[in-house]
Amino acid sequence: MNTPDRDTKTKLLEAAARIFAEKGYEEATLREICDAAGANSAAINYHFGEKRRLYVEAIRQVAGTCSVVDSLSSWTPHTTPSEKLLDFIRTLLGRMLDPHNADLRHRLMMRVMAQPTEGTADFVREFIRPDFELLLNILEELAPSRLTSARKQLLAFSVVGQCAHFRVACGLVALLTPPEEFASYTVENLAHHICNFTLSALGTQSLSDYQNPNT
Amino acid sequence: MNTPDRDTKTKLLEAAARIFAEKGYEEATLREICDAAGANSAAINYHFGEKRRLYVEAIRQVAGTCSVVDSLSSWTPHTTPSEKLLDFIRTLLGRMLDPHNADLRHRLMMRVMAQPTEGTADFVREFIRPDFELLLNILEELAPSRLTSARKQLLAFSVVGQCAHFRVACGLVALLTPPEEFASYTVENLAHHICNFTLSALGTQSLSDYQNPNT
DNA sequence: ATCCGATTGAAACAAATGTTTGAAATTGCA
DNA sequence: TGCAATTTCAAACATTTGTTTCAATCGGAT
Repeated sequence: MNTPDRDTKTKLLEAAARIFAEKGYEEATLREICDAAGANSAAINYHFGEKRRLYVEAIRQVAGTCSVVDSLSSWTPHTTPSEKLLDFIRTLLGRMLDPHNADLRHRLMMRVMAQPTEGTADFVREFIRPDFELLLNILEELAPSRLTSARKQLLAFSVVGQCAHFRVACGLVALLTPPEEFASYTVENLAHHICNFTLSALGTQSLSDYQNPNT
Repeated sequence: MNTPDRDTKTKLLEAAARIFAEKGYEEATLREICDAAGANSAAINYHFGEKRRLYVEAIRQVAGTCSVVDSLSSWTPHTTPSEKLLDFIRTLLGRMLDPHNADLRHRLMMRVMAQPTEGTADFVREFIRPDFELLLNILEELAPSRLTSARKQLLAFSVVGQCAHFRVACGLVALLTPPEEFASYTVENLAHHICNFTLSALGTQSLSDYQNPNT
């Protein structure tokens, strides 16, 4: 009702989303969240009852904001499917890998993926599914009527899997790759590699004009 | 020296490896490990001093056993590179996905990948690297002298990434895929998809004789 | 201005965790 | 056998966790 109510509750949700994304559910402590929000320990109990509900609410709030789809509004009717695929991969990869102001939603997504709990299904439905459908549409455009929906699904997982690997197993990749080579693993270079790899697999001509010299 | 010493110490290491693999470092409790090992809480302090050292020792011991490489000794000089790739992917995927008697080392590997700590580098060097080199060699055989080592490296990550995704984001995949389709995601079917996807991307003819009708 | 419900605050709670303690038991060796 | 070192045990410790308590405070309707 009144502003202070919504104020601390909102602050709590924001701090919770950030800290849950950073540390995961178990590692994040309520005291840390309360301190970050400038609220009292009892505020969580008052507004949310228990830790898990705060977690679910934080996910739900963050999920409703936007998705990869929104970043791709610059497409025109003349944008080719190949360009769309590159755009999609670059956007997804960029959000996944950005270490600095890393996108809250993707960090949360990774947490949710790794450790599904109550509220996960909603998060997937509201936030991840639209992006996934977009990828399926791009694949359909790339190879119209050549692919069953089951194959498209698998192809989409192949694309996402390649991207996610550099996020999930980043530490491993760093240990397996020579330093100077690892330094060249920019979003741009990786996106071109994954895009061209996928286009080749589909039998589509690679984006030579987009080809990155460093790849 | 004496058997009981090595006995409880070994039991402790085995139980620790299993439980750390299941729950991760923070979630696993020392009391649970001790109970599983039939040892006293103080035994950990006596033999290892602290929790982290037990973790590192457990990883190190498990890492030294064997790797994917050892499962592929059935290859002959006549085994084609494509068959080798399928074998590799099937073995890797099988170990990653087997939920029942799931391979301890791969569960630990996932944990280590997701949350690198002290001892990770050794684990990678001793256990993961040989498998990765094998994959690089297979890729070299598939496209001799067409690929720079940097490109081979990226291709290898694309292969591993596709496999790992079904492990890491298994819950997500299940939520995005129709149930009856998800039911068809057996190791065999997924391995064929990933293998053919990769071979197509390399411009190599797919393994039609190995083609799986359900894929 | 006053009262009542909503909200906040400081402190404490029970439970669980990693760790320590010191005595008891066991082992290897003379 | 007897001794000394090693290993085990039950109990307790200090700390941290999520949660609760209850009085103090605030805000708006009467």
